Amino acid sequence: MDLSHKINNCKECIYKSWAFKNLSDEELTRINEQKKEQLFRKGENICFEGDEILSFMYLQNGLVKLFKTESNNKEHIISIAKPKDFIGLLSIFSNKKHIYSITAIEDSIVCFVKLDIIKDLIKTNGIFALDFFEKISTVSDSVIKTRIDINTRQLRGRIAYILLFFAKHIYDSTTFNLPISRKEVAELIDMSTENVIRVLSEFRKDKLLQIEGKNIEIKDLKRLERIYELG
Amino acid sequence: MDLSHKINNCKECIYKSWAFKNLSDEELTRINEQKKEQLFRKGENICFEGDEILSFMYLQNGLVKLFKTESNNKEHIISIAKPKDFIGLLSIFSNKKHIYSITAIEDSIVCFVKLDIIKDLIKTNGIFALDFFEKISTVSDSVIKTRIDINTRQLRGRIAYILLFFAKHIYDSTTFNLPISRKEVAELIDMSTENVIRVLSEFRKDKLLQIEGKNIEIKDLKRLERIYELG
DNA sequence: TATATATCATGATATATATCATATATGATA
DNA sequence: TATCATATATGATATATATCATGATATATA
Repeated sequence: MDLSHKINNCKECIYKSWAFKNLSDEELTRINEQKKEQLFRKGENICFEGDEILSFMYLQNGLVKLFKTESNNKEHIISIAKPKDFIGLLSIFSNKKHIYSITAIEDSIVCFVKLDIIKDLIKTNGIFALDFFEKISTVSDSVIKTRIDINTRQLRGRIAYILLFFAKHIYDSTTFNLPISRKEVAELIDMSTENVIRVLSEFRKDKLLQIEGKNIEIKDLKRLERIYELG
Repeated sequence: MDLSHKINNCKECIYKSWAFKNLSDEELTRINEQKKEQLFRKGENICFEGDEILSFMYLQNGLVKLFKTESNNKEHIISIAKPKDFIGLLSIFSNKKHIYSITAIEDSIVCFVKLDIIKDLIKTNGIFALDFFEKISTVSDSVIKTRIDINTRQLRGRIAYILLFFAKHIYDSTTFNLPISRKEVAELIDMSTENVIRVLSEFRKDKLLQIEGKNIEIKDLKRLERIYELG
């Protein structure tokens, strides 16, 4: 999907009705004047761990991964963010530097709004401030919940989790193209690449899935959900 | 330690200089008039998963655990909170109900401030709002970081983590009384109770620790730190 | 105090998972 | 197209971890 035509004005932006609601026309204009929208192709890096945090980053379109590079040079994926997710988590309020890197896993449009402006709006528009915090709290809370969900399950439960995550949360369909490699799935749900592949094969043999490379079709949603729930 | 005499006025409260700074005398009085301070004895429950969220909860003194009860009735500890931590995480902004329970693991004083008041202050005092969010963001971010820290390590690294956590973060001393049972340590760092005990014994045999029941003394901090860093 | 109950401790065993080895397929690049 | 790198796949093996069993302490409760 080519997204290059999608760059637009804040006032028309679908997100006006979401994180940036409760703003006056004048305030939206202020954001619009200095905001920067940027297209990142699949695989391109949006920010690096250690970079100074200058902007509030908003994912308009596409899909990105947030990850840390461990001391042994292995990557650990913290979460996958979808449109409507702001992709700075909370570190933007509590840190000077990004505590993880962000990479596009599908062509993505990211909207950058200078942090100063956001902070100023929080100070001057209380209704916006409160609503804004409700929104970003939801994202952080869900990251915590997800980490617990994953780590209290074993391999089959974790794979079930990730399949249901993409089907329900990201693509709203039981058929989808897995946007990440098996290796990245492994980095996301804390297991070895071989075992990701193995369990997927198992699920295929069990007629839970149909797999052709990255294309996955969930054939038995109910049973997959049960595997997830049992852990 | 008996804390019953410690109940006090917001204006004198040590936390005036922390989360509640940037408030006028008039605003502090408003909080003080309706705030409720309550002493919870070790083992007493402060709130239950599913309870309606009515108050912002602030840990003045003591130590508490935040935990979820899984479907198999096992408890999973999300984090240990110490004084200065607000103990509602972010769910207080994004949920109507508590998504976990909180129990005192040491005698604790919790200060309850009606959520309405906090929300009103966020709306009307921008400087407070921004500072407040920086504080609570730090807590949520650190929960996320901790979960990753724990789950990317194996047993010895996890035990090293939790020992260093109590020594550095909670008690600021290499000698301390472990405030939770081995079973609770297991629930906190995702391992079996037997293995918690086993690894602690190993560390004792290796002269890393001296253990007498709950009393633990770290004898070789450097080596423990190395075990933590290696994972 | 006596009795029950939870916690701590350790060995033996079973299970889950990672690692190693090797093969095939897929996609990128010259 | 040929060559190389990377991703997928699967079996064999090693390792990490949980579970089971049993006993000893400690702690709570009648």
